[in-house]
Amino acid sequence: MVEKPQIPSQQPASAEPPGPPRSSAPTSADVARQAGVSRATVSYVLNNTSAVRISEPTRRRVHEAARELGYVPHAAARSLRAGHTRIVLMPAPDVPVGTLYSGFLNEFQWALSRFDYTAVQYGSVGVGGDDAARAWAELRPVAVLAPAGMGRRGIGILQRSGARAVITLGAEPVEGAHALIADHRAVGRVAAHHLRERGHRRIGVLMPREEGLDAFAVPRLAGVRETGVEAVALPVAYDEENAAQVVAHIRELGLSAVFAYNDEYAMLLMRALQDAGVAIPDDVAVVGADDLMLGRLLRPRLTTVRLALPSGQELAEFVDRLVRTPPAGPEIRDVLDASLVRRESA
Amino acid sequence: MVEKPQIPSQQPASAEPPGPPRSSAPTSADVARQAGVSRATVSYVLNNTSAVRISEPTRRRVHEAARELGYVPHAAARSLRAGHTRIVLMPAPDVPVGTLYSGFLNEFQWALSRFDYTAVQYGSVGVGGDDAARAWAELRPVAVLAPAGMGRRGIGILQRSGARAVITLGAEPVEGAHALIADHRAVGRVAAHHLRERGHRRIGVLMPREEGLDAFAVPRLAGVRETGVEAVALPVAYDEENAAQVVAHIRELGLSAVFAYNDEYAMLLMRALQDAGVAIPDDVAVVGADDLMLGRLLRPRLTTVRLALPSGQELAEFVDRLVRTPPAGPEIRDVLDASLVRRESA
DNA sequence: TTGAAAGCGATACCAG
DNA sequence: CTGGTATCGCTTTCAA
Repeated sequence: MVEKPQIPSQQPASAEPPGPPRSSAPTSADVARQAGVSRATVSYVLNNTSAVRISEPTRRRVHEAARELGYVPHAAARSLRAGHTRIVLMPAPDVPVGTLYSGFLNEFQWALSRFDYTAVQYGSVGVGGDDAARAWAELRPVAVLAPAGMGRRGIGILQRSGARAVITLGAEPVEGAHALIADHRAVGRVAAHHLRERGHRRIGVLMPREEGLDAFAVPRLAGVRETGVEAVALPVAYDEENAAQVVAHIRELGLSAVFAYNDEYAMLLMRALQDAGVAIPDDVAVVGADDLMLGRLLRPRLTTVRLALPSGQELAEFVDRLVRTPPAGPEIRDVLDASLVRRESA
Repeated sequence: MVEKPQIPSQQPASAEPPGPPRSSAPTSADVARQAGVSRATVSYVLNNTSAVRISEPTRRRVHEAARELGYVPHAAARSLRAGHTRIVLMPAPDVPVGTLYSGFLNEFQWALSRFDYTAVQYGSVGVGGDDAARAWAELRPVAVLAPAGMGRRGIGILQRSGARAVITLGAEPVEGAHALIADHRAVGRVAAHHLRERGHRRIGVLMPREEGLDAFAVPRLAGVRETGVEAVALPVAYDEENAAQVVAHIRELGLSAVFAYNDEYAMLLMRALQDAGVAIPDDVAVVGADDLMLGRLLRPRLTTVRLALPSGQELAEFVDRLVRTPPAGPEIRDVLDASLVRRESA
């Protein structure tokens, strides 16, 4: 690289006029200069440090200068110095997600911000397992909601990187981490229990072929089986043609009831059943899940399983407690509440 | 600092035995010590610095040590030194979002990671305007997808904080920033244009009362009006009772067609119309939007407006170009493509 | 080929 | 009450 001959003595006297225009953001040093104080003082004033008393006029000058320059503290520098961040990392959902979960996420983020945490959703797409864990660990989050797929190794990486709370989110706990259990077997159990009471002993269970839905569909099927009813898995794609085939299959097998995975698949199935002249619920009973509005609009009205998550506020408190006073052992919490909404279709 | 008398030869043979247990994460210095090299060498090896050649045995020792210690670089330190980050910040959606947008987000994040950016969704809930902008700026993102609500001031803050590309996402451009225009008027226009062709001159437009949906509903209504058809705004809540009232209103007004905001509201409306004995499309025609699967399941099948966004890949390239070679002026891009899907309901 | 050391920006000691 | 200054972990000249 060519040495550019510098003429150092020719610096203009005024604060920041011509010359190379400010390319990057102003630092606390700039604010200090502008206010005529030291960097330390700037820090004290801007952080309201109570251990030290700064005179009112000085405070004003500092605030003034900060405002004028448009000073914004540098998060990286701050957390480097502090030795920790207030970042709570969570996976951005990688499958289309219902209003239940996305509503919950928003509420949770908002609640975290009340506790002065910075909620960051990190894309989990495209990197798997330990690599993802390492990428996440680089941000040195104080807490992590780890996706289901992250194994013990990944958990360990996160913990060793300084995360005070690593919380897995999935069907079952991972050793060494706290766990929020969303046990979808409960969904199948509730649906099947109802059908069983109504006299059905052998039922079909829709299994969406859609990518990423197995994670929920398989446990729901298992839940159905736990109740003792005989369950026939019926793979189905979300289109009418395939639904018609499934209906044919249902008739061949002589099934008297179907648990449809969720309300949308229930709607698909009901349409196909009705188009085939099958009466609901008399010939075939149908149960959905999620309690979407559309279930109330179907005819017959859809019997469904309503799911509920804890409030974002509750979970934010949970995270905060884990961070502030880490318990001796892992804490396990069941979070998915399933209850039957009985209408007309079953 | 007190000089600690080191007895270099007495290092225990095993990796990391007694002494004060590692409380926090290992640093590159730890790796260097373990490998018996300098921190600089560690950096060279781990970053594959091409400007400098390191012997193969040394490389191996460094990698080994890093693996053993579970070393993960500290993102904050790295970007502090580098003077910039690779963070692309975008707002986490604050309203329940359809599969269209959430699918797009995932694709986009994945595509960004192919370009070696770190996509971070930042919760936008609970902080407004300039405060949000400041909070975002603390992370020193290299690019920002700014939510619609962020004004010129916020944009400026972000830019001065060093963001190389600030891209607004909304109905109209904000001065000084690049813009991705999602002009929802086009949706209303497409729907109304079709209805107009079919002879309707005066139509109802459903306006969801749901929080946060105005942002889309209002422009869609405006789009309808642009086509010259007379539009009557019909506020509606998402429940059957209210829908029935809206139907009564529709009959009083003698409207022959309704643009239902989206497919879900269209379904609600159709149910209410049919319950009231109104024939679709003969008495009242209905057009939805979003082209959800459920539209195909309704009877009559729902005529709707399909929306399309550019691919995540495309947009990631756009962002990358803006970051690498910032153009002289702002770039404006229309991203929302609306087209009619003609079925039976209108 | 490797090491020593400067510095990125903010904070918290300890003197003055 | 305010100002120097060491420090966090990492990269990158510059010297050896």
